[in-house]
Amino acid sequence: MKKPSGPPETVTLAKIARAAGVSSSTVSRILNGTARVSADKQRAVEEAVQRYNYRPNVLARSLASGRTHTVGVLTQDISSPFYGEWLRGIEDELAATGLSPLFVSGHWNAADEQRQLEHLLTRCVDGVIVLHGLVDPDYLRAYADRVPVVMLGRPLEPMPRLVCLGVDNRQGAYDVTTRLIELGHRRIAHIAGHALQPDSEQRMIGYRQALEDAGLAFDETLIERGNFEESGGLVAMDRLLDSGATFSAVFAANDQTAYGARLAMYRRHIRVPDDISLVGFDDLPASLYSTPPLTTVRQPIYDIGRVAADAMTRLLRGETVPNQIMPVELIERETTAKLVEAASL
Amino acid sequence: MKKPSGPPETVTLAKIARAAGVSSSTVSRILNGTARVSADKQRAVEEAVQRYNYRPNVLARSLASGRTHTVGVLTQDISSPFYGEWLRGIEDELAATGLSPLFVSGHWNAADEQRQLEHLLTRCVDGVIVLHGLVDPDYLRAYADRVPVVMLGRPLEPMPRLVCLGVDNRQGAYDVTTRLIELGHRRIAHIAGHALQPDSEQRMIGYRQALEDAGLAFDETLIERGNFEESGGLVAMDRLLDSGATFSAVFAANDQTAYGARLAMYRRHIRVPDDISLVGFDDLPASLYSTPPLTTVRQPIYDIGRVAADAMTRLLRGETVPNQIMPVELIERETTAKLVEAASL
DNA sequence: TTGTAAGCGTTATCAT
DNA sequence: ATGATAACGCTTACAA
Repeated sequence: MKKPSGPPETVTLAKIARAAGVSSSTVSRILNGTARVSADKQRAVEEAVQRYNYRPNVLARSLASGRTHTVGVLTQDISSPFYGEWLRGIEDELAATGLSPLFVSGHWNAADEQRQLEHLLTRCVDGVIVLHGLVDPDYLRAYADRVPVVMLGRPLEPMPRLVCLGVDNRQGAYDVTTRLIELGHRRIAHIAGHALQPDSEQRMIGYRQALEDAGLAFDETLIERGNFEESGGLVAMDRLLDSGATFSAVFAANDQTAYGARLAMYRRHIRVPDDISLVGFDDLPASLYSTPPLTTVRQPIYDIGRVAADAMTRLLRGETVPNQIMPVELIERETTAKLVEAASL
Repeated sequence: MKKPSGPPETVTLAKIARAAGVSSSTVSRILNGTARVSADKQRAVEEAVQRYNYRPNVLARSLASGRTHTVGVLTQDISSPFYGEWLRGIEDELAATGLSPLFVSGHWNAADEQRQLEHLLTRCVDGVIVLHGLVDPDYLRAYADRVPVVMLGRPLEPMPRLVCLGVDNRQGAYDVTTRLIELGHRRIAHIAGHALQPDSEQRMIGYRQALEDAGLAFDETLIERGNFEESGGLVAMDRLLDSGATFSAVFAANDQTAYGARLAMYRRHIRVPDDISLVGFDDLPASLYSTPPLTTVRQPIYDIGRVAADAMTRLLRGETVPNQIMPVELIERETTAKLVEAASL
């Protein structure tokens, strides 16, 4: 491995060309494989590149070629365990294609998101992958007119260079709720996510559908709203418990919400799953290590990231990419148990 | 002939200049506040900028000025809860200074790290913040010769434009171990992190020092090595439990390791803290919601990120920035309890 | 195959 | 104060 040379003098294409006794276009061609070049010149150039430890200036390259080989990625929270998985998938797949990600955060704030999207444009990214968010759909459509967009977790009206990827939230919620019913639970509480958030809404719909199909009544008093984070799960669970409502199972809108709910129960010495069953949604890596390990609906977060990055590379190649809904899978671990009548609250 | 839905024509400085009836230098001056310009021209330019929705091209700007206002950030894992906090701190502080982060991952792999570091150079970043890592110190020193570097969590020999930030790992480990001893524990196991990792080594030293100061013998059989992740904690704890060694408390080298150890105990119906006390290190956000909430050593991860970004902006202003060791704080939550003789294994 | 030269969109150095 | 004009480092017709 070579080390960066001490002197800060910049080595340019021209310098390499001079050193190798060829023109700069020839060097450029060799570096980019743009055209065939005679073997001796090729060797001479490679030798000079080595000797001077030459590194092409990406800025200049991009300015001249009009392409940056960079894909903007608008996440919401750079430290979130959920978005982190998406980012990792995107990063890995992009790396395999020779593209570089440029990560920015929108903080679940439409204005921030829009500002970041503009920023990405000024950075001349070749395309943008958007993870959730609240930014105006019309703005996004106009945006997709300037640069290809892959949208994760948010269904948008189809457009030529705008592809949407997601999972079947409704089905996942339906499956896990149905499973709870199979275990004998009749009164199942639900801690929802943000109102207006599509994932949250779809999961609620799946939950209600499962109840209905089982001939169970939907009970408004069994619904609380969280914020997709632990804090919201904790508070919502407390409210549920304080309300005096009767239930033997809880469906949390996502795993983080479930963690919070779990703590609320721990505080009151309510055993999981002996007293109350608990399920989440997402299957975050941490859910494997929660106490007890969480029963949840697995969505292939990392893989979706990879698919998103792959969709982007296709878009950049000019291909047409269809929208895609990926399947989810019920993962039964240890927070669910058969209802024991006596244990019901 | 113009395509109705073709790519939007690019608005350039020159176009704005023409529209405003001034030279492009004047526009540039107004945009950058580089010099004073008459009010009427100022207004004319601003109007044109508005009308054409002009956005300066960062690439061209950087190429011409030699500065990108971009700071490379080499993390290890984009989805790690620990690094995530660092990144968030860096992102927030950088945003406040008008700098943009460029995140890349090294995956705890010296070769990857070096490749990414080279990549950052190629992207002409103004400076680089490195989070941990295994890359050769000599390489880093040479690197810091080309561009200012802020290193997090890894002590390096001082250099003019290389500043190292960290926490007092030894002290934190000492404090938490001492607290365990105060609670009556005499046989305290330790699940270490990676060998050769400075954090891991320092924490081990603090642990040993605490034992020694309390007149307790260091017992090799009470030491296992994890990998700073849940998986390693689980395996290490299993080995500890299988070894037949006697102990009533466990000091895990970091919180993630503690989560894994926690699961190992849950599987064997060992109660925490009733049967065995457990402590971690870091105080990840998730530790507040683990079951039970984890006693740990808090290091201000997010704040360190901010300090790192601040150090970088100072470096970029040409200031001299001293190395800094930040204090840690013992956070007693619910995984620690007084030793009850009968409960000792 | 190879070289020449005209950009790419800004900033910066000169004069004026 | 303002405007030419030369960089910045590279790609890419267009020639040869």
